[in-house]
Amino acid sequence: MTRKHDLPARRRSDISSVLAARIVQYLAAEKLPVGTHVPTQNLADRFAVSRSPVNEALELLSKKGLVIHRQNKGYFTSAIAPETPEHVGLALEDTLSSVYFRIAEDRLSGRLDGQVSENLLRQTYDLTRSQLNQLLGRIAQEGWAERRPGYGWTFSTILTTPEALEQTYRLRMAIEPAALLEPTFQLGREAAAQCRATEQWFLSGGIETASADTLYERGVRFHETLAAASRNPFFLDALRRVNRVRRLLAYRSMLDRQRYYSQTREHLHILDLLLRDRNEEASAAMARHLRSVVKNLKKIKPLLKV
Amino acid sequence: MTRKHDLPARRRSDISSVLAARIVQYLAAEKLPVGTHVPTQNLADRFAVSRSPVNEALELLSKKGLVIHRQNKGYFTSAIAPETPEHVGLALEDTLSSVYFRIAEDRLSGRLDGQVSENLLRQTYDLTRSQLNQLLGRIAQEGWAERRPGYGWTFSTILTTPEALEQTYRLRMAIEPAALLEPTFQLGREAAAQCRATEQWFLSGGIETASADTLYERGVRFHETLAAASRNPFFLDALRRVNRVRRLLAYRSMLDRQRYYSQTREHLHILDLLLRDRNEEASAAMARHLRSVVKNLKKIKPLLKV
DNA sequence: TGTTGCACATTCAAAGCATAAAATGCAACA
DNA sequence: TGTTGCATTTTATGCTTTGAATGTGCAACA
Repeated sequence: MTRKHDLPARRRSDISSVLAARIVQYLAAEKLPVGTHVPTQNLADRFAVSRSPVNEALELLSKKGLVIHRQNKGYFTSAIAPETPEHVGLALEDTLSSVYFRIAEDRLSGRLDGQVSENLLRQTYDLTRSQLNQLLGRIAQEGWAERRPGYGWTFSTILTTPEALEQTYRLRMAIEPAALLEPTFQLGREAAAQCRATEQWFLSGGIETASADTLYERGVRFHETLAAASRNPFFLDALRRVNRVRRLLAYRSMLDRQRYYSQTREHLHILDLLLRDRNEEASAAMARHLRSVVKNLKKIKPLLKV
Repeated sequence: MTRKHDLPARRRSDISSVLAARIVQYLAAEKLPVGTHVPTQNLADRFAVSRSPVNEALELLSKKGLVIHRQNKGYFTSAIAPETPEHVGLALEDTLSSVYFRIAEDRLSGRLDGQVSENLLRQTYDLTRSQLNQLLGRIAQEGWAERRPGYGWTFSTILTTPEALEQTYRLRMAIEPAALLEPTFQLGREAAAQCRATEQWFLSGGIETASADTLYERGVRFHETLAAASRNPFFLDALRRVNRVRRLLAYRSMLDRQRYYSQTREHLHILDLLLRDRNEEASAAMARHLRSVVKNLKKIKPLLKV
């Protein structure tokens, strides 16, 4: 009798746990007084899901004491209000993403062959068929693997080419300054303020204490917020795409934290110019900013070697 | 007894028929003398498949008299050499692509709701599960639909927004002139020659006789060839992506054929400059070219209304 | 020596059932 | 009146079997 038959059917993707993490995030951001009623439908609307998973998520949170349940009255905020979901052991990331990064690492380190069959991948990473399809679809669209005409997949050389990281910046140098000059460009006050707050938090110590992931995310968010403000979805889209691939290439370049100080100051400068509607100057500053990042990358090139 | 049980299992995607079409293309391009031996392994290598589907494809072609089979000797070119696969009833496009375009049309015309379940799509377009997954994956990556957190999918407004077409051009105006200025830019002689030949064929009558699809393809190929010559895969990738969406938006704008004459002349001008290594000027010409295309689009705006 | 032709191995898609997760309707309650 | 709590319906995925399409090794042949 094979092992598979003894196991229960694998659980399908469950949004309630991710939802719980997002609810924690939401409660932390809103800073509601203790004992505030949190209506189920309200949350359901906010996260574009139905009440069922919201209920499950709230039940999970009530077990952890983050909300309090009263029969026939619903859920209420408690005195415990963690700053981040991670503090109470909740992950915002779904399981598939972690496999995605494992595949990327295995490929970068050469543990994974240039040509693989789907069965091999399913066994290696313990995936169901649709999970694998989702993953491969994503990877294929990001351009670092493609299905062969018959069976199997080939990984492209994008990830293993040394100049790939610089090439992502060169595309960004074409896109991002142009985005700021789009006629429809309009940066919302709120988004700008939030960007500025984040940058300032980083300047005042965050750079030293934050995790590499957080540092990367913050950079991405700044640049993608500006691209989104262009109100041209194709700009944002192109940037998002290149950033996802860059993430796979960039993690080794984050060892040197000094350069983040000048980066952050440049970000703030660009924000200032945009808020005063000096988009031409902001665009030029953005071009300079990206150029200087590339220049710094070249300096630390020895670090980038595997 | 339901209908389903009476039907045989649906055939899976079969590369041999598409392969046959590509072989016809290849034979037409090579212009081999009648009676030339066409080794199976040779074709298999060229198209990165095994000998099995190549054999099937050749058998198909031999039934149509395009190649001649001799026992224990293999296949040989015959006197019949059609110019295009379409002339002998072979399609280069797979079945899924046609469904893809049907979905896009149905969405554009409003026949398809903004929110749909997968079951509905499977029934409407008669798709298997993995076919639907493939399609939705593709559509999602192109950004005009996304899966809702729970069940179902929502179509984004990209396709139905009137300014979307212009926005695709605005991204191209950022990307394409920059691509010509990449330090690694190098346009192969052969690719350039082929581009030029195509453009000249269009000038000398092709514009009037070619199908709308062919006209669109030719434009895409010209621009993507130049982007590829930048040797920066991210430029090519970004352009390809925006072009795929543009195809869905553009077909109504192809009613007016007059403007293709100036477009073609501009293409040739850009090629000339690039061949003389005057990339700066070529880049400026490309920017002008794209600007003028947008301007012409605005002129024929009434045509674009649904 | 290189290619064909064929048999056999491998790989993956299709179909259908069972079932978990999410959406929804409705009575009970505050 | 609006919300909760629960039951029911809808939706999509996991698992398995089956078989077709593709890949590959080897003897026969030119």
